[in-house]
Amino acid sequence: MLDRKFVMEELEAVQENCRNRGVTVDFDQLAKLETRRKELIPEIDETRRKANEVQKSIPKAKDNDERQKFIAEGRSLREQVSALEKELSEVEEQSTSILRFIPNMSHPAAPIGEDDQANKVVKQGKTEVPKFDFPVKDHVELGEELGIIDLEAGVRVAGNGFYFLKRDGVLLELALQQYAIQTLVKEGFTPVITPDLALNSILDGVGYIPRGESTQIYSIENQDLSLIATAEITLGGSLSGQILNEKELPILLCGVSHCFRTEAGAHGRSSRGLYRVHQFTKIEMFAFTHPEQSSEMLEKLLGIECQLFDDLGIPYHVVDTATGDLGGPAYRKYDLEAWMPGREDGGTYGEVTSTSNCTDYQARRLNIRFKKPGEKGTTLVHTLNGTAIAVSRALIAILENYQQADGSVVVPEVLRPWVGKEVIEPLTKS
RNA sequence: GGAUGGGUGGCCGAGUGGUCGAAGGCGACGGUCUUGAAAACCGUUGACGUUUAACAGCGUCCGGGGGUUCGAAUCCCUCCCCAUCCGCCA
Repeated sequence: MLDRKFVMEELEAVQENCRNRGVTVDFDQLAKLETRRKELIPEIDETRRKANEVQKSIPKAKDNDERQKFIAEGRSLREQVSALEKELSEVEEQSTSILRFIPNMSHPAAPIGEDDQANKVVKQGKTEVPKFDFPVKDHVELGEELGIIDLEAGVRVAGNGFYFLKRDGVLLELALQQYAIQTLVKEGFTPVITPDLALNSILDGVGYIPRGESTQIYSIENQDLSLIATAEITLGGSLSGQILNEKELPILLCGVSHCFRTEAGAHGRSSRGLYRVHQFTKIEMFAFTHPEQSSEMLEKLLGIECQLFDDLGIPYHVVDTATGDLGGPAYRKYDLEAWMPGREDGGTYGEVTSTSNCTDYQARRLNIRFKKPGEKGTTLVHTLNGTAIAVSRALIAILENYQQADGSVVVPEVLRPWVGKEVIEPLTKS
């Protein structure tokens, strides 16, 4: 959420930003509500002040008559206060519900455009796109032949969009987790295993909408909880309501969690196999920073993502995400798109990671601030998040890029310590 | 899930329904003293909103929400959380 005051003061810039982001907001209504809100607050304060004054005079009343008079006056003032407060809370609720739809402002350099078509490629990874002199298989075929991905069992047990990993698939997943965490710990991140569920108020603060028509979120019946779609939710929420010391910043966390997504309305679109699944494991980076550090931190997070995929030997490019594709909280976002040779016809780039600077947009709703020692007041922190490894998609990229003519798949060198072999061979039917 | 006891400022800890934003202590910060430090002494020490050019006011906040009352940290209801014991369980 943006700051109320900021929205009213910079109305034009906010409106333009909404246009760029493809979001329609009823600014007239918002302005009306905010005006009324600004009238009500001093009115309530003043009425309450009078009531307090009258109250204080009651014990000092000269006689019972005067006392009764004061009591009546006090009662009437309190009634006025509660009526005004009721109006204020209604006005505030309406105003907030509009405000919540206003997306974050956008970085001046972010490409302006409606959707991902406008995303700008800004960088290539170190690894070349592989040339195959044999018919390329996609990860679904490879995973089946290697006996490491069982989509059919997933369907039997939990329906479409679920899967089993088996044998070296399990080792690969664990290796990817180890690889990511080991790397991040060296970069100064504190590793964290978070809950896979979170309170709806936390989802809300981070910018996810827990319930409703087209929600991405699975919610738990009769409980105020949802399955998380990313550890961004739990990591961001972990410091909600806290006032940090400036000296503690930046705080770097890397979370391991499962991610659950309904993927409502996303069927059919390049979603074969593991690409769009309801559950996967993800290692997520999260940073709480000083406002002055956040731009630099975004580059750092991007740098780590690049290093992870360079060292995995996976070809990718980086895109600077266009305004219309930024979502609500992001001020700027970079996606890494890995080359997936088996995807669509002849291969295509598919998103494997994403890193965003959310500036103070999440911090405002989560109420995460910091304080400079010796100075009055508090300032909202900036929050950033970035995928280190989303296991399911990384798996696609590895299987498809590292496949060989005989149907085997070479294990990326950096993962070998945990997988324990150099090549994963197809199951031999005996 | 059952029983009991609790939730007060950065921490510990008082608090009779009315001048309590809240005693006292600790910590932190500033000062006096000292060559320097410690000790001692003095002072300052929450957040948010709002008014003001500023000084300074005003309002709200004692786990959350609701109620009683002219007035609630204090009484009532409810929810949450924590501790201990019991039950259950990986």
